[in-house]
Amino acid sequence: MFNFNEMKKAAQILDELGFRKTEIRLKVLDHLQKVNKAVSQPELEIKFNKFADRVTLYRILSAFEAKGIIHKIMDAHGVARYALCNHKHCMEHQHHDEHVHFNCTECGDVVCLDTVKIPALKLPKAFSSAKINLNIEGICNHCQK
Amino acid sequence: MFNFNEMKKAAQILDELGFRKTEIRLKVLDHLQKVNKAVSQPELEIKFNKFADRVTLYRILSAFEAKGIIHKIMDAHGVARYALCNHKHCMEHQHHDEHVHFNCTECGDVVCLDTVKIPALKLPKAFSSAKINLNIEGICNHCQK
DNA sequence: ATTTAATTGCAACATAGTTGCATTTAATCA
DNA sequence: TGATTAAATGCAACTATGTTGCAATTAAAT
Ligand SMILES: [Mn+2]
Ligand SMILES: [Mn+2]
Ligand SMILES: [Zn+2]
Ligand SMILES: [Zn+2]
Repeated sequence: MFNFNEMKKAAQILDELGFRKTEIRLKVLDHLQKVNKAVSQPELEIKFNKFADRVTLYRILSAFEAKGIIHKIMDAHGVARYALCNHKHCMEHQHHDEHVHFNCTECGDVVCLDTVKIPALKLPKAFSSAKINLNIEGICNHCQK
Repeated sequence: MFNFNEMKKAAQILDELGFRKTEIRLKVLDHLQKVNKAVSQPELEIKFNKFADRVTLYRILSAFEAKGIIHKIMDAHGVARYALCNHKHCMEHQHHDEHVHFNCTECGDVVCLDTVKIPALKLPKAFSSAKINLNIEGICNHCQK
């Protein structure tokens, strides 16, 4: 169901991308792989309570995004979240993230619904589309009934 | 093309909704009718330069939203924007806003593309959808070429 | 072991948004 | 018209997210 570069270990990925294998980076990447959700800096800050500075977390996420291993989305509350790219079309500075982002109003989780592609939309003449983000709010599978 | 309660005057609308006809509220509502775009508090603050306090603008927008004459959306940058509801299905605490929101990367404008309906999406079993927001970033009709 | 560029931590700042409370005022009424 | 009052506003203070500059630390190469 979930694969990311054949689920490589965090250390190997950092290596291949030319990142240093620092403890925080390893933890963040490992966490992203394990939870398989779109996580925010504030969430990471709580998760790794005071193990890393806020700014460091922001910079790690930006660095990962720039290398194309994660993608950034604005969630339904306007907070930036990052999730692993689990398809091979994501490359440095060139993401393909045209899937639905589901925001659970119960647990607060945000997940990429990679299987729910966004249908092509016919925009009015003279509008050109470059990027798209579809947030759905509702109850997720874990919180249902 | 654009109609809002048959394009009633701002004063009449405030009257009907039980709002006082204060100068700021008249200006904000009038502005929303004229520009027909999704506007943010920071934009209004600049537009009505120091004529109204920031907090007042936020409160006016919330009040209008609660009455169902405008709807709130988070734009592509995570900033709250409000636009007139131009269909009669919007009622107090019950909005129907299932259309595309277009964010122009040139001029920064955000507009409701009411004609571009969002197709029904088949979510995975056990996910239930309550609210949806689709932001498209690109070049708008005015900024094209 | 030394070197060095990458990474981190801290302080300071910016912007968006919220809350409490005292003051003002639009609308109602005497 | 003037008094009354609830609605609306303004101000201060606060929270949250996000950014930038710079000095200190450190992973990794030599
Ligand atoms: Mn995604
Ligand atoms: Mn809209
Ligand atoms: Zn949930
Ligand atoms: Zn434009």
